[in-house]
Amino acid sequence: MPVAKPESSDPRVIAHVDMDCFYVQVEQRKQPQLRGLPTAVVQYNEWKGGALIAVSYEARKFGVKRSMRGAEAKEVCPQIQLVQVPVARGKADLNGYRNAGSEVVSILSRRGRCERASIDEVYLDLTNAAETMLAENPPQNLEKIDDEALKSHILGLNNEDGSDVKENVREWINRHNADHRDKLLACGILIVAELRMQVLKETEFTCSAGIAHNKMLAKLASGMNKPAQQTVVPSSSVNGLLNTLPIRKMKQLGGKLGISLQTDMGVNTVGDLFQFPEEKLQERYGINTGSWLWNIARGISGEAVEGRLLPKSHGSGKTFPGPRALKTVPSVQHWLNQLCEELSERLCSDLDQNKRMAHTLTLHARAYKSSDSDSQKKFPSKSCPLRYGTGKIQEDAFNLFQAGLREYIGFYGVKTQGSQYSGWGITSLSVSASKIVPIPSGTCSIAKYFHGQSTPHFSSMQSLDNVNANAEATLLLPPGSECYTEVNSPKAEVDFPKEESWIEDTVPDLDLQEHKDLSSSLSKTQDGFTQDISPSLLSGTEGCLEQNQNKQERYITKDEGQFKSEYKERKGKRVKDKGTGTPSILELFKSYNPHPLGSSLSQELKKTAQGTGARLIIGFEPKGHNSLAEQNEVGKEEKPMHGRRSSRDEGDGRREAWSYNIDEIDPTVMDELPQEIQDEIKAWVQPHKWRPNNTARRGCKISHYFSPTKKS
DNA sequence: ACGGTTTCGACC
DNA sequence: TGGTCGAAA
Repeated sequence: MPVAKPESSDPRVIAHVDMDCFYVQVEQRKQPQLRGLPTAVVQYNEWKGGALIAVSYEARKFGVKRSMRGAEAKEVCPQIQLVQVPVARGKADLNGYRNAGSEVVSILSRRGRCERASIDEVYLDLTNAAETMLAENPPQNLEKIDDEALKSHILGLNNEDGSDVKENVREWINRHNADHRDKLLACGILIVAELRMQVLKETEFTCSAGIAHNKMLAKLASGMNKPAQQTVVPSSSVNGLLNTLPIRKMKQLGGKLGISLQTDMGVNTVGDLFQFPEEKLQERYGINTGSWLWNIARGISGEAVEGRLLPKSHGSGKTFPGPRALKTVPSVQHWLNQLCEELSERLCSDLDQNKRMAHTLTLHARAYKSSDSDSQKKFPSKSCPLRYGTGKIQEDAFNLFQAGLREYIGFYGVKTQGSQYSGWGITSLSVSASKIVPIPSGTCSIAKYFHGQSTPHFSSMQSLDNVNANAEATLLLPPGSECYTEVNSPKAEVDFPKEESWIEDTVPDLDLQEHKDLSSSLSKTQDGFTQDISPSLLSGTEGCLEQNQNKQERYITKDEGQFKSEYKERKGKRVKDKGTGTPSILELFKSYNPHPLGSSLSQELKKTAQGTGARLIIGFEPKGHNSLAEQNEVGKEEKPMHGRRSSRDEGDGRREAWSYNIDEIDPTVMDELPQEIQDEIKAWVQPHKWRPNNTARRGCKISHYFSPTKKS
């Protein structure tokens, strides 16, 4: 709910910039022959020509509207050009638009604090720039004002018929007797006009903008004159603007609150709202919302422009409307894999480009249950710590789904056999990654990995001082871990029918694949346990783009003793690059591997990590890793696995992890650590200087919780 | 069958 | 305080 924020008395200059039919513009830039033609971007062409998600202004003249179907658009505008949203992995791929949005943001952020409000909208706080301009080069002295600025719409500026509009604007901007607020806005006009011209020049995109003293008014204004125009809201025109404005047009009042205002309070315009005493509004809507309403009725909004150029989360989702609902676990897993693949890719880009890592994975779904009293029950969202690596994300997301499904279907519907109707359907699925924090680069950086930015499961890793220098590298497994192999893995409590129609059409050789995966997983599993996993771990041959580890190979755990002895066998083996890729500590970070669904590991960590040194703790998947390239070569992609793996292990999050002496880390990997971390490590190993293959580093171990990954 | 995202406040 | 949910854009 909206919360009242007192607006400081110091006037701000806020702009809201809104790209004009952005997706259309992106497509028109790709295909310039579409420029000037009635065009719409459409997604999913199969049903009635797909849904329009962006409509060019040329097409709007024909009455084409967003959320028409492509077919309807053709009816009212037969010559309309329908461009499909790119599709990847069977779903809409918005990356092109995201990236185009980034181009714009990078330009718009030049003159002041910039908040990326959506894929095609930003807020700018231009107060400082405006104040500076006012002090150094006030518009009053300008004899030449850019035409783009002169085309501004200034609310309340009465353009008597016959008067030269641009000349009026020039006068308004140049006014000597204007108050400070208007002078600031005049500077805002010039700055925004220039920014918009830069956007056009550098990206070929047009945008519209609103310029006002707060975000609310700026947003309101940006939509008033489109496309490719800007609108200014001087303080003196606020009341006139708001008085007759339908209440639902206000940001935050487009939904239930706005409806309630209308139906419960008889408020249809902001002017109506203005009449209400603050107390009355608070009575009805609570202190905060009441005050907020009272304020916005007066054009008062203290919301700050957050300096945020990057999204706070990433998500990938898809709907499966009506008859396309997913009715089997394997089909859900198939789509989950697609979504996770996209998510993982975006997380990797974010890591590469922005040096940030997400720490929480969340699964959302919508479902219906046909025959049940509480068929309106919502499918529960579930989240867990996010581990980097496509395969891991897929695995964890699937576990989250299964956990959610069991909760959703409840005690009944436990078991269905064969291809009979399972009684439920998934109508939308999405995975998202949140809690994105920068990977630290300051001093004490490693400690920060544990304390500052890591998710709570790290909280038990109090400090590196507690790590036992003398302890054998210790396998960190919860005591109760069992050894699951594919053949003896416990059946899920909910046994789902074998997939019928849909999945077999889509994934023809699923069964074959399944058996293949099974056999290979067994041998790989063996490999994973008996061969040096560390080389592949540390060699950097795996990366976050790599993925699709077979599901069967996950959650295969061994008991602690087994692990320890196997580790000892391996101990002393040189950690070595396999030669298939460049060692990269960054790749390790990318696969940073927090505990997935529980905290037993971190507790274990606490127990075993006592002493002075640090150690590198590596969670891994005991299996071979096929690089993406390899997989592509084989022409194989991940296949759903028919829900045959254990679901028992969900939730307790057992997982393999290794603690390494620093000696066992491929020293070349060190080179790629951030300098600060290198320095830290060097400090630890004092008095010995860091050198490759240094063996005299007793008691000095890096501590972190990595996982194996592959490098693309 | 208004799609895919993203953010934010409420609530527990 | 964090997870989950719903509203809103």
